Amino acid sequence: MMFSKACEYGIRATLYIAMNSLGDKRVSLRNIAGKIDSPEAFTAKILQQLVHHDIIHSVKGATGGFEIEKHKLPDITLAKIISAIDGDHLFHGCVMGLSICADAHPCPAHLSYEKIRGELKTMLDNTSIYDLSHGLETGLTFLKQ
Amino acid sequence: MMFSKACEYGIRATLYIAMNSLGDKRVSLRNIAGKIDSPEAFTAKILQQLVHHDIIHSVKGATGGFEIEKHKLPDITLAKIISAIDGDHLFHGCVMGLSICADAHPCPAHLSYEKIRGELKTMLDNTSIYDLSHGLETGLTFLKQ
DNA sequence: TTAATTGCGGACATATTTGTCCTTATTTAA
DNA sequence: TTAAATAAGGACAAATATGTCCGCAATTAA
Repeated sequence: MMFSKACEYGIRATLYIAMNSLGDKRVSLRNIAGKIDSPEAFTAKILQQLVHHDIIHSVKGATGGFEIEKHKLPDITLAKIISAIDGDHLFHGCVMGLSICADAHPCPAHLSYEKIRGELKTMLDNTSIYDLSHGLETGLTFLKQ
Repeated sequence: MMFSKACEYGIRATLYIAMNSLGDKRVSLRNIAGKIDSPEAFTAKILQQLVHHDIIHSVKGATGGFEIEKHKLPDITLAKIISAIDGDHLFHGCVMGLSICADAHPCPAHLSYEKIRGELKTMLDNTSIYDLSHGLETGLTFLKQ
């Protein structure tokens, strides 16, 4: 896959939390892992990363859980989630792994690869959790099988 | 990075072998690893995969080494090298890791992701080792720093 | 035939990713 | 105050990717 497992779980989890935050509901780790079909303890680690990156918010104690402030939703893009979890090496570095590869000293595939990567980055920058939750609400798309 | 280390080495190695085959020179593992700056023993494993996939050809014994039949060069695409080494899961599967995700039952990011992936696939399908070696020969691009 | 050179392939070693377990701190409700 | 529910986080475990080592087989040249 293009992204790590951690990233896939992170995107699904953020989206599930977002859906619930739109309805002013806070959700627990157990609830999230159950609904997005991910390993619970591993998902906990990923949620912690997202909390540290200030993408989601957590509340401890009974009735605690995870939530996202509604006004943040349009600002949380796929690119931000991916950078928080996988780092931004997907958006940098040579296709062939050369340490020196730039417009002025390109590897053989540099030009065509940069074009695609730019388009990928644009797409991930322009796709927000708010956008994605819209399709889910209207039943056009799905989070589970 | 988008591809595995093995894949990066595989692309660099294939390209280096291609350059030499154009000059009717066979190259040894040691030579290849030295020139593309990759770990020798690990590169050996990758070259074996490429041999098994009939992408490169090997000759045992003294004066042996690796080569590519010239007429094959235009047919060896980046996509084929990547599939041989990493498999084709880059070109399949859901961005979010859902097992059921298709046009008829799409995950929230399905549509925009499929578009990018299609463009990536097209680029990798249309970029041959022959094309890439051209830039190297003319000094427009580089294989090493 | 012998020695040198090379690819092949199995076994092993290390690093990273993925995943689990358990204790602690925090909060709520009884 | 006590018990239950929750997130936080450290330590560990398993799986996968990356990398190394060594002996074997094939080929060539002396």
